[in-house]
Amino acid sequence: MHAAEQFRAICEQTGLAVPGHPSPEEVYAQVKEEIPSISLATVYKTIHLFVQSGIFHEASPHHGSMRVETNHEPHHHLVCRVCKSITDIPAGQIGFGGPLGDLPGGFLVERYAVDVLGICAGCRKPA
Amino acid sequence: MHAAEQFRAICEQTGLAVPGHPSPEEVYAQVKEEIPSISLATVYKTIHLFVQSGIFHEASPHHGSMRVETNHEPHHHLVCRVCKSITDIPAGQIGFGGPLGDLPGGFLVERYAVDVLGICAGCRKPA
DNA sequence: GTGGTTGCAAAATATTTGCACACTC
DNA sequence: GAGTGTGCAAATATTTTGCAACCAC
Repeated sequence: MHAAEQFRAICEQTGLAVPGHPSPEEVYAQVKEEIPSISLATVYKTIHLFVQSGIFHEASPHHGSMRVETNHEPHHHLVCRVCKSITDIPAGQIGFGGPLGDLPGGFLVERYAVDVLGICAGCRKPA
Repeated sequence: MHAAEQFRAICEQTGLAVPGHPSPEEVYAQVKEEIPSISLATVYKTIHLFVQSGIFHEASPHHGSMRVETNHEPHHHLVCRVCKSITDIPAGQIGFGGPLGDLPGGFLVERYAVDVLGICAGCRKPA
C-alpha cells in the first residue's frame, strides 16, 4: 500500500486532502476551492474509485439505507464487505466490553457498537 | 425499560415483529402482510418514534449520507447521538484490539470498527 | 484517433413533510 | 369537538447513470 501513501501525501501537499469524516457534499465543497470546475458527480465517481483502490474506506459500511436494530441483547455485527449482510454476534464472543461513563475528553459513553468487517463464509467460497 | 419489553412481546405475538436488521422498505413489506392498508410514510414515522422511545435503535448511526474515512491509523469513533458528530479516538485508548483472521462460523475478519455511542462534551452542557 | 476522464442533466433511490380524513374519547 | 394517528402525494435529499465533450498520448 506504498503507492496509496504517496498519493495521500501528494493530496496533502496540493491542498486536496479533506480531513475528518466528510460527506461527499463536503468533499465537493472543499475540493471545489482548488478545482472550481469539478462536479459533484465526479466526486462520487472518484470516491468509489478510491474506496475500491483502498486509498480510504467508508466510515460506515451500511449507509444508503437505514437499518433497524431489533436485537436488544448486547451484541455486535459481522458485516460482509462483499454482500453487505449483517450478522449478529454476542458481545462476549469477541471478548469486547469497554467501560461506560465519562471519557477523559468529556464524552459520555452510553454503549459500544462494534462492526467486525470482513468476508462472510458464503462469499468466501466462489458461488 | 419494562414497558418496551412488553411492547416487543406483543409485537411478536401479533406477528408484527421483524427480525434481523431490516431496512424501512423491508419493515414495510412485512408489516403490510398483517396491516395491508399501511403506508411507507407511516413506517418511517413509526420507526423514528420507536427509536426516540428507545424501543430499538439504528444499526448504523450515520446512514443517510456516506462518510469518508480519511484517518488511516487504527482508531475508532466517538459518535454523539445529539449532534451526530464523529470524533476519532486511537485504538489503544479504549483498549480494544480483537484478533483478525478466521472466526468459528467461517467469517474472515479483516478489521474492526468500533463506534462509541453517547453524548459529546459540547452537547452535555446546555448551549 | 483511441482510451480514459469529466461535467451536465436526468434518472433512480431514500427519506421527510403537509394536509385532509378517520378514529378515539 | 379536540387530539392523535394515518394514507396519499408532493417535496427533499442522496446517489447513480448516460452521454457528449475533452484531454493526453
